[in-house]
Order: sequence, then structure tokens, then C-alpha cells
Amino acid sequence: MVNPFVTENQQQQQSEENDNVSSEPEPESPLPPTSNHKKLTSPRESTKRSKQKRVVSVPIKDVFCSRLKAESSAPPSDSWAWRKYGQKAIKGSPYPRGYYRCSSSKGCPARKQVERSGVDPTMLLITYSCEHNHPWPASRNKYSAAKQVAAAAATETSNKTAMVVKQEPSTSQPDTESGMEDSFPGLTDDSILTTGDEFAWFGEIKTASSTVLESTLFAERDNGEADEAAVIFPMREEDESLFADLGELPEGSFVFRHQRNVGPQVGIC
DNA sequence: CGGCTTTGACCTGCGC
DNA sequence: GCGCAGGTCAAAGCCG
Repeated sequence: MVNPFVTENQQQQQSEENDNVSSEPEPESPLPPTSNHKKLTSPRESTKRSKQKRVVSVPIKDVFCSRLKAESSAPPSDSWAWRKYGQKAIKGSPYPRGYYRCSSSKGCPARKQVERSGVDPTMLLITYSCEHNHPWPASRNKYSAAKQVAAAAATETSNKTAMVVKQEPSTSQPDTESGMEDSFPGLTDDSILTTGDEFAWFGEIKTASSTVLESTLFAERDNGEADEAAVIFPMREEDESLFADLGELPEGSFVFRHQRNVGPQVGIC
């Protein structure tokens, strides 16, 4: 089982154990702003560079449960629109990692990765990443994280049951009307779950399943270092069985059960 | 029709 | 210097 209170270090450690979770220790990579890349304009730079990450682990169960609900009516709870721009199989991990980019607004540097925990297949890891002071756009609620999570889950389905969420806010986002703190008003300690819509559902899950555990998720601050944290949501056996069936769900299926009103659009980074 | 997903290819970083 | 792995791009197809 995974420790519900995974701290940054723990998360990292866990990640390593999972060997599928990239606990990229690339806080302050002095990489030059150069990019010989002909196609890549800047993505990689921000990706493997100075950026912080926010890793959140969620039991697939919750994800799927939510999905059922969301499926029936409201759109996913995510406040931001994410577009999947790639998927890659991670060595050592039986589950592929999905790459999503914020599509809520043009030029939004935010990204997120969704993958399953290799250690605890009942957990999903979602990594969020974005510019340090990048103010998140207003909510869009189109393709929510839920969807992606679900998609990712469904994609790799079979026996997995968890996803990993990471967040790695990078540094250097120009138009910032709000600093990291503003963007992450609740990114400290246990308040993370109630931050923006993006994480609002975590709160929901918490309430709904009682299995959600808060941790120092997002406890780290933006020191220009990759701060990671994670929250592990245990999964029950019954739930697992439930997902066994859901395992064949086509990607794109909504998995979040919580469908809260579009809450405040709070930046997550 | 617009936006998203999927998938193969390309590029960069890192370890050996 | 080479190879591997990770991350991103872009074209094609699908869906609402």
C-alpha cells in the first residue's frame, strides 16, 4: 500500500520505487535558453529545466467512481482544459505516461503527466507542471483532468488502478498577475485539496470516498526548485473489482464522480 | 467546423 | 562518443 501522506521526499522516493514516476530532480537546471531544436520551440526547455512539480497520487477507484457520475451529467471537474499531446511508454513501467498541455488559453505553459504507479497499481499519479508565476486561465471545464486521468487509466487499463499526478511549475512565466502563492493559494500543506477546481475534486473524493488523505501535497514552495509532493489515496478491494470492469473503458471516459460547480478558477501554479 | 486524441517520428539530456 | 529513455511535435482521424 502506499503511504497516504507522501511528502515530497517520500514521493520522490516512491517515484523511484515505482520507477515509472519521474521524480525529476531538475530544479535548477542552468540550461541555456538555446534550442537547436527545429520543431520544439520551448517546451523541452521548460520541461526539463527549472520547474517545479506537483505530484498527486489518486486511487483509480476514485477516479472511476467520479467518472460514473460525471458521465451521467456534468462535465469533468477540472477547471482547465487539457489537451493530450503525447503518450509514451516508460521504461520499467508497464503503464504508459500521458502528456497533457493546458489548452485553456493560448500560450499556457502548464502541462501535466498522467501515469500509473508502478508500485501501487491502484494509484494514479498526475504531475502538474507550469511556469512559476503563470496565472492559470479561467476554467474551461471541457476536457478535465478527470477525463485525462480516466483516459490514461483506461488506456493502460487492465490491472492498474491508480494514477499519478505530478505538477511541476517551472520558473519564469511572464504575465503573472499573481505569484506562485497567489496561483497556489492553497498549495500549502493540507489545503491543497481545496485549491482550484483542478484539485477541487480531490476534496470531493475525500468526502465521497473517505479514502482520501491529505498530505503535504504541494507543501513545497516555489524556490525555483522542483518541489514535489504527493497524496496517496488508498483503494479498497471492492473498488478494485469495480475497476476491473472499468478497465476496458475506452479512453476519454470520464472517471470523476464528483461534479462540483465550477468553482473559483485558481491557478495551480 | 473546431477541438481533442492517437501515434509515429524527432530531438535533447543523461549515463555509460 | 554512443545509446537509451524521456518529452514534444505534427499529421491524421474522431467526436461533439
